[in-house]
Amino acid sequence: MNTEAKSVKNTHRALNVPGLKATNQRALILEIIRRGQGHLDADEVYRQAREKQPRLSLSTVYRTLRMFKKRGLVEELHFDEAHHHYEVKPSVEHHHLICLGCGKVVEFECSLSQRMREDIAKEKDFEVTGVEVEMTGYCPNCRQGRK
Amino acid sequence: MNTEAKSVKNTHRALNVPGLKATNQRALILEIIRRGQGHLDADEVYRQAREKQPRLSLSTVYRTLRMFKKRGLVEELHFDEAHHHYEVKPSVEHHHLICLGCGKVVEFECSLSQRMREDIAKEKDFEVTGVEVEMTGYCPNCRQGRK
DNA sequence: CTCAGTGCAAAAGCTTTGCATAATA
DNA sequence: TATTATGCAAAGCTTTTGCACTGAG
Repeated sequence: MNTEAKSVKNTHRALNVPGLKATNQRALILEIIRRGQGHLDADEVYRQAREKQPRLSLSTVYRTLRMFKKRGLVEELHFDEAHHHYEVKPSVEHHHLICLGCGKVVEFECSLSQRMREDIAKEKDFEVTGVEVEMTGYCPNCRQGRK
Repeated sequence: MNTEAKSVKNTHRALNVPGLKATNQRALILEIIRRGQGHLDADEVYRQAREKQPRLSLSTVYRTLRMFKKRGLVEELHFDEAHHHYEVKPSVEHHHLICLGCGKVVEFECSLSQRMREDIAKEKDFEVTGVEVEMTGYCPNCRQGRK
């Protein structure tokens, strides 16, 4: 069995939860989001998925993404656009730096965000459940082009 | 002249830029975003604006918001939703804490974000032009209700 | 066998656009 | 008067939903 098939099988197993059916569609979609290094939106997931399962429908993609999000399998990101992007839930909290020139998304970790979180929770008396930091700017390449 | 009329007149003046027409619609829309303590989306701006100018159209709201954004008069925020929210460009950089219970938006400032920005710019060799921190959680009221 | 999941098509938001009319500079 | 902006209606995109059918457990 090749690596890819193995990976899909593992994914299948990950979805094997009581009260939830592990379908090929779901395994494939989760697999694609996992591999999708960049951050995919629903339509990109759909296009990639159709290469393997040509009959898969866009509504299944949307329904599945919503379900994954609700179950905490994936995270929904809000960039400067009209639609959402998805990534598998990261084990280590990380944030995003987006190049305004080429759209590249770079991830980064930052210990300061934990301190920020504690500070604000105390200051505003909130129970803070999530922190998302998004920076925009220009990558070395695009900075070059702009000069 | 009452306070409100004065404010609208000042707003009018702010829009008086070469190559741009200072219309009543624009002055009103900017005024509403200014007053809108919470963070308004296009439809809320529209509804409030119609109270003063019943013939104003939703497309004017959208066109105006886009123009304001391009000119740097307002900032577009991306919460956990399918549409955008707007606020007048803040003089001091601040961030947002959103209650998942009632949707309330609380602003906060945080000196740590500056350090974070410098750290990441150096680490990733980016020219960073913007930082947005968004936290989600539960306010004192809603935390109560959940127990 | 049963019920959750799927595909398809249709609908529902939010946002943009074309065009004739109105208003500003 | 010469543009630029507006209103209206229509179209565009992303996302959701209804329903009959399929397939996993």
